[in-house]
Amino acid sequence: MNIESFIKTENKIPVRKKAIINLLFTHGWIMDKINLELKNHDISIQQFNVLRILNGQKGKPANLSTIQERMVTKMSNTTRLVDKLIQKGYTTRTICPSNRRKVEITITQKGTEFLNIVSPIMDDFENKITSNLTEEDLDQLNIFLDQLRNQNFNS
Amino acid sequence: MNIESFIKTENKIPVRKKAIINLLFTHGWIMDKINLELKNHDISIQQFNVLRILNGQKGKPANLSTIQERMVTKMSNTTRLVDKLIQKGYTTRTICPSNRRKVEITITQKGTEFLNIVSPIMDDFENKITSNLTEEDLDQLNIFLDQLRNQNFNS
DNA sequence: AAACAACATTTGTATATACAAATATATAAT
DNA sequence: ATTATATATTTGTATATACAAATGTTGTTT
Repeated sequence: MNIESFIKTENKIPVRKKAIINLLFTHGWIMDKINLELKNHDISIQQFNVLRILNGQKGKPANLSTIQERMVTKMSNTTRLVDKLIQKGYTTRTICPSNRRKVEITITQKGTEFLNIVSPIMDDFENKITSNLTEEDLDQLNIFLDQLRNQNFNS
Repeated sequence: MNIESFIKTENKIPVRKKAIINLLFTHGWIMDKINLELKNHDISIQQFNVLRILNGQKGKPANLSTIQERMVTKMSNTTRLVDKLIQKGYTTRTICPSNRRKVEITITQKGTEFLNIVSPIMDDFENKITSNLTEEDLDQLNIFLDQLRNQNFNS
């Protein structure tokens, strides 16, 4: 079902407007599915993303600001995401010795084990959700999205 | 800046995973900009979307479920979105005479006037945000997104 | 017609997010 | 050295969203 079938307006939608609506709509669609998948494992997509970022550090801790840069959430909420992960025993937080303003977040053994269980599930999910498109299509989609964001946007 | 520059992981990300991350990331990027734009007019994107849907009705009222179908939000929150719009005087809500379970939402004169001011601003915004891509690119992007959602997704 | 199921919406509530202000530390300027 | 400024994170709070249960109405079964 294409995006126009949802919007159901008589007048033709300009392609630029349609693309934005389509992006936001598809995001919502994907999020619904992802949340459904992750709910079984009692974790939110944002918490999962933090764990993935920490795992990518290969043992090295990450500062809060480093985590924040790689996500689309605000600083203050990144703090609280980490709070949740600490509660679950998946990460630790210590004050950075070289700069006591900073904070070092590290994934724990338990966090790594959790990721090892959930990551394959998410991988399958991601493969399934994109199965209608070829790898070439997806390469092109990635290029489009990168281009979209690649703007000196001053307003 | 492409998506891999943000994620900054040493190991190569599979294109299917990258596409999903890119979509979610781009969504966040766009939302930040849209909210910045709409904040001046004291309205949220979701409220704005409801107004757009109602405006597309050409005077005819819309049931709550009709609005909900065309959006990515839950029923219960659609009720509250309409609450907000009523508070602002942009819509009315009356019980449907033919089926008293249903409810009829209509855009008011004030709501229409508001849309007439804000819609052109959003149009400009949407043109600007997509200006790095040609219309052909965007057609293709829309096709990809439609295909992505076009699945018998049973899990 | 009474009882029950289905439908459309609303309410309650817990969690998530956005925005502003506060805290604590480090760096720079006088 | 003291004051001011910048940096990194946290806290407070209002708004938004998700999920489950409740309400009121209609349609269906016995």
